[in-house]
Amino acid sequence: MGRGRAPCCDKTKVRTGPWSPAEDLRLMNFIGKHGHSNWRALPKQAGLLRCGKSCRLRWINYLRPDVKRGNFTPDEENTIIQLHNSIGNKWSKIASCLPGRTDNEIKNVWNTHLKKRANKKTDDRDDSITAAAKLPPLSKGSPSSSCTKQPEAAGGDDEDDDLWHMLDSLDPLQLQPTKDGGGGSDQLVQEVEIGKWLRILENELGLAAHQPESATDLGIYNSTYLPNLDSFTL
DNA sequence: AATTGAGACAACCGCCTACTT
DNA sequence: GAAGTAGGCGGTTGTCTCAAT
Repeated sequence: MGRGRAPCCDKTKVRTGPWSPAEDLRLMNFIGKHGHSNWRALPKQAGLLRCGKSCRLRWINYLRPDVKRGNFTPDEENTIIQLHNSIGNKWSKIASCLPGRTDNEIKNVWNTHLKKRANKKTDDRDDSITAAAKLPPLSKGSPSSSCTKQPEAAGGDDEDDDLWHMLDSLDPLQLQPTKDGGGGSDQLVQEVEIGKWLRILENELGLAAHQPESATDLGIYNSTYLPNLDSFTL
């Protein structure tokens, strides 16, 4: 097919670059309340100066409650390598076999270090054994069929614009989880960082007192992701 | 302490496909 | 069936961090 490509949005009227905490929270709140049936209309309805595609990407790759952060386990890495050997750069297919991982994240991990590792293995491997031959056969059905869709997050109240502006002024780089970092407890560290970040947002929005409701509704305070939140002070 | 290069990752771009009109 | 629209996907880029020098 391939029609003439229509611009997805007016680039002069949308924000680009890193997302601020306020934008994140606004997007989460909106999707929690209304879902995301129409990405193109979503930014306007949510009061975001973002392209619909950008919102979708942000939600899928970062804000979705079921997104797993932190380092890939050896098992996950092996799965990626095996699947890549079998189906190539089908990142969304590979992601569908790794619950909580996004295609973008897998693509990044592959391009940064798994590719090198895979190449090295291939070099070392006996010629008579191909990578594909070692793989269990993939089912013909869509890999995504084995994946569970997370329920949409819900809840949250509209906030005063002043608060959003105030949050917009926060430096996202200071609030984002530490990158990479190294060390065996990276995942825990990142979870903790996310928890701190959310606590900042709550405090700024005056939601802290209502955390039980907002936490449940947003689905992002799942203890899996935010352990021992109460032990942190800001 | 300052510089620099590589690694890591979030975000953007552009194409393709599916769905709707 | 053709044209238009929206979502999804993969490739690429920009920028930040950190280790090495």
